Amino acid sequence: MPKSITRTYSRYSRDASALLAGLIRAARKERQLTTQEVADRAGISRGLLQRIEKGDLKCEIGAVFEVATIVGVELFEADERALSKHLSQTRDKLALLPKSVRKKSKPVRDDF
Amino acid sequence: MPKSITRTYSRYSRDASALLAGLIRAARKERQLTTQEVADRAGISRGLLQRIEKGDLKCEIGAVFEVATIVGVELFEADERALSKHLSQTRDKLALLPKSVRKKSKPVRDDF
DNA sequence: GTTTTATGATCTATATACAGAACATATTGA
DNA sequence: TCAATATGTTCTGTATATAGATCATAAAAC
Repeated sequence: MPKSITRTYSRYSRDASALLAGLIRAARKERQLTTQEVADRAGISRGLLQRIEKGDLKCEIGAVFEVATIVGVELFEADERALSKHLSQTRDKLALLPKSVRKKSKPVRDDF
Repeated sequence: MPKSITRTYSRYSRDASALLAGLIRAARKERQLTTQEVADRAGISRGLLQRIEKGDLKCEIGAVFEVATIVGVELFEADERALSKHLSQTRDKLALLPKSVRKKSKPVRDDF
């Protein structure tokens, strides 16, 4: 049972969210779409879209990404193929990393 | 009352989320941090961190951004100052756009 | 090999994000 | 100006995301 969840967010997270929100709002207006139209296309309520455009950090990341996609705000890479490539590269990299992070009991000096 | 919410997500959103998740997981391992350590620092449960590292689209965007920040995955821009600059530019741009999007009653041909 | 611990998965109770409606306000087109 | 409509805000009920605990498995240290 979560006992009164009051999360704190770093300035960086808040700025990043505010930026994404602003980009979404600007893109929507440039494309002449109303909040209702975008909400319908994303399958969300208009109220949620408004929260997204205000940079509310408590929204589902999936809803935010969908809206960004609909109004044409690029996440990460320029095009979809670049994203796909980056994705597989990350998977390859992960395969090389240890499966679990384990602390040495006797700390090893690795700072030189 | 939401009547059985089953959202659908575009491939682009799913890929973007999977990429971000992979970047987070790789960054955490590179920094030799356990899931518990990162969860504690982010003020979230270990279970939520696991969902974030799996690219679950139903997580709070704030929690995801916090974790990304903690493990050192950059959102958008390289450094914080660039993000801040971009943020104010977006605000300026928004100020120039119309406050509300209004459809013309008699459709105007603007396709040539 | 053994031991230790990180990770993965599942379950329950509860806090909360959500849809949908309603209403007020602001803004644009006429 | 006036009418139409987009946006902003608040409220309520409910679906669901979350914390926290527990257990199983896997992997690293020894």
